Amino acid sequence: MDISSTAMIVQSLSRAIVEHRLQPGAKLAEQKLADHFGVSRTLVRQAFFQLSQNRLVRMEPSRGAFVAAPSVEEAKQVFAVRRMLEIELTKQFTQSATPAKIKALRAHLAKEHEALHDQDAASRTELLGDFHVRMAELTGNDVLAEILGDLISRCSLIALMYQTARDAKCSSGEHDRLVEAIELKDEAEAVRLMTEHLDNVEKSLTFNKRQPSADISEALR
Amino acid sequence: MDISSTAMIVQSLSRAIVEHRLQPGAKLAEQKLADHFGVSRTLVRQAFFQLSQNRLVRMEPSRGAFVAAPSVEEAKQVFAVRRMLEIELTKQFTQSATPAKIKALRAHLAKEHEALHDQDAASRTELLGDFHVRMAELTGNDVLAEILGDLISRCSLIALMYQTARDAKCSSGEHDRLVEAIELKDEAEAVRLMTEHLDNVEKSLTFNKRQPSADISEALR
DNA sequence: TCATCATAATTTGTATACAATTTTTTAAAA
DNA sequence: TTTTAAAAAATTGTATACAAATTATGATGA
Repeated sequence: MDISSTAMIVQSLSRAIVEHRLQPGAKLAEQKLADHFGVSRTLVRQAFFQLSQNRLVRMEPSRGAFVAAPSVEEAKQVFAVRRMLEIELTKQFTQSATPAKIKALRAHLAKEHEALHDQDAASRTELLGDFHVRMAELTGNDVLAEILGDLISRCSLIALMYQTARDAKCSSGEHDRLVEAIELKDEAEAVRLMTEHLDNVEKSLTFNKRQPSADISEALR
Repeated sequence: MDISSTAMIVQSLSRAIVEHRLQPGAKLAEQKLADHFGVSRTLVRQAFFQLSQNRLVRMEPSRGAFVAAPSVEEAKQVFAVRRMLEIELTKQFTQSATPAKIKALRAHLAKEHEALHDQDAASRTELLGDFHVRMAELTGNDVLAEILGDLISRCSLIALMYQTARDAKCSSGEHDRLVEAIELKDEAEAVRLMTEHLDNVEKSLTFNKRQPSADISEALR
């Protein structure tokens, strides 16, 4: 039940990276982080090794760990894989959609709508990503959900800014329409909407605005 | 250029797990492995954290690390994701196939054929998996190639035995026919062959024969 | 001022030490 | 003989120590 120290550090760093409180390319000094978490470097190091595996952190020999800074090329590849998975996911979900599953999805949409009024960009972005993971979970494929979750984290890292409130509203509206098409069992339309949605998300990530904090302690609060 | 100690341990354990020299569920004692590799437990531990991320190793709090033992359900999900990715990959590869790419794929097939005569089941299995990764690399999507590589490792782990020489021959023949369809730009046929191939691979993994070694030192040679 | 190099300070990589937990062993009781 | 309990041994989780590498500092000369 209680989460291990290393897992806690992984989670904390993950969120900070995905939510852009830590800038892509930022140095992750071991001692500084160890002090912040009140543990020894050992645990921070273990977290780095885990995070380097899902590409949120890059480790350079003898030089330490850095927040990953994916190239535009890598970003495009991540989105290409998302398309492969999510178009098929949309088909399968539409085909196997039950009232209960659609209800679960609508419950998530309700949370999204609520978050739109908040000013907390981080939780907005998180919920928008979770919609896709939730779809995968509802089809019963946890492996898919997990892989999709990783890819979506990478997408967020790729974005050099928080989504604006307007983008988020847009995205959420697209989720709404997608669920409607699914409910009508209109597979072709559902696929079309998902494809369009992913295109829009990819586009919205190409320009950047907000400047992340340079100070690690502040970033991790 | 020189691979770090931890990375070396990760690679060595990975191969031992994927090639079934270490049994699914086997205990991975830190000190024993540290002695084997001639390093301290610190490095072995770091390797565990990395390997737990791509699901080749499972860590239980206070009880240590074990070779993962995926359930049948998980196995099915892994294969479902492979299908999503590889059917689309087959389409894209067929559409964008150039003589150079086909030549590269054929070069790989030649290696497969050669390996069929060897008695080394491990390198046979590895080459058969690499064919799929190679296809992804040749489309230029390294992210896809990497994810596919992980999934294929998990598939190998799922298999409770080495593929028999006969299975391998079968699989390699299916690769041959797939490349022929690609060369003819027959997308529908290529997709059909890939789907069938993945079905066969999944089926071939359901029954088990060989008994892995119980001794870690021996397994790692 | 700028570049270069030697030296000092920091930081990383690895091993070791030690407390906490789990597993094994041993012995007693049913 | 089987079960249970206590003690011993082994193993994990974390911190610390120390060598090796990198980065920062500062002096020297152009």
